[in-house]
Amino acid sequence: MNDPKKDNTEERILNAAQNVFIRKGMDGARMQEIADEAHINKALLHYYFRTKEKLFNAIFEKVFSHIFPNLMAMVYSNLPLEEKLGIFIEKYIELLQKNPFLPTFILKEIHRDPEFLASTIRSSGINPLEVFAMFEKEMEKGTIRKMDPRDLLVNLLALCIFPFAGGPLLSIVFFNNDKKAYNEFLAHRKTTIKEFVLNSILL
Amino acid sequence: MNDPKKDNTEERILNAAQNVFIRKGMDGARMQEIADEAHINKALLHYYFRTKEKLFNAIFEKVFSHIFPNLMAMVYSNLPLEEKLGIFIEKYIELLQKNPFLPTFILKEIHRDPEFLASTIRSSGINPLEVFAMFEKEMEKGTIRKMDPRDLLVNLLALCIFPFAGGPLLSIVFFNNDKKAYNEFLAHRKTTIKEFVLNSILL
DNA sequence: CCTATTTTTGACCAGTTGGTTAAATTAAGT
DNA sequence: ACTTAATTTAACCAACTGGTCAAAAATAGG
Repeated sequence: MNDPKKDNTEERILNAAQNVFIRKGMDGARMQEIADEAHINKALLHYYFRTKEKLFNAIFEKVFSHIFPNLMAMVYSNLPLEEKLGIFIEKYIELLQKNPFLPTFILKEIHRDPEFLASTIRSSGINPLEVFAMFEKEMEKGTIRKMDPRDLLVNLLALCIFPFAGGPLLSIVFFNNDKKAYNEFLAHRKTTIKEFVLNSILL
Repeated sequence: MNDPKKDNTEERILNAAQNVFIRKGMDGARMQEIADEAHINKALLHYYFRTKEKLFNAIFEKVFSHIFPNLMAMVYSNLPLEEKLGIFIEKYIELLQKNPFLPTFILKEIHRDPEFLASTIRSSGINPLEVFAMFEKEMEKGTIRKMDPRDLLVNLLALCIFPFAGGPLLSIVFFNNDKKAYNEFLAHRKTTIKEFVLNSILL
């Protein structure tokens, strides 16, 4: 029933495909390159995932599940908002520092197939309405000032994600392409984003 | 989609190339498609711009010059910071609403050729140091609280740009793919971003 | 009008790419 | 051991892609 060899090969393929697709994008990726990186024959790739598009979609769904991590954990925890936000930002920056190409990959492929994107979102289990409800509750409690909760969520995500998506550019402009210095800057944003947001919304 | 005013071939090519490259990216774009959209023979494309890469680079430099507009105008104006920021945000959002694919295009291709990117930046005339100096002056005057000016600039850009880069995604998640509603949300951010930032930094 | 230069074209090419196929190898069940 | 099904491979292919070339139109200059 459970074939360990099959699992192993399939896993190797998925891993190789993820690496190549994230580096090159759908259009730039080559099936041969993925096969090479998985140390298998190219025909075997088509045996497991019939077409490039099917393989790409599998990878996209897998990768996509990581782009809004801990969002729901943030909602359901019992901590005060201040700490909720702090933990979310910290964890998110850490995740992105481990996967710096994640934002660019998603943004790059977001336009390709809107229908598939919509269905991926639907089955991803993210529910922004609960996040909004949580924010609105805090506004009524008077913890934070009143504003459109969608703005607040977008701002939060923007502040975390954008510096990674624009990494190569900002790294050159701000740090003369000194990647290490830029990485430290990003790490330090765990603190500064939190301050920036809380200073803006806390009453 | 196409302005009817191009009498000269080179302009028609540049326009067609810009449309196709922005839609499809470097890897996804096809020289034949660009030729078709410019209503010329494919060989003529190679007559004007010898290779795809040269053509792409020409387009990239052209498009790139629009991504940090009015940044210097903001620095050199004599208005109080509050109004400077307000005008910058307003103009920037307006620009991006007219060119919603600009952020994605830049972010998409930012990783391709770091050396070329660096030289493009160098010759683009943007000088963040002057922006930083301006912010630091305000901090010393006591207008705004003290913080890393790089954080402030990144935050400003993130809040403006990210909602466009992530447009298709956010439009689905927040507005059930109602583009019109999402566009109104973006327009309204001209106000909310300003509030969000000023609430955070003003003393 | 003639000539020289520039612009435009259709046909073509070599290399690449996603995908197929039939045969070989391995694993599984009896 | 034998049969059957799953896995893997090498060789191939048709379509596509960036790029070339020689020749034909335009255009300019005298």
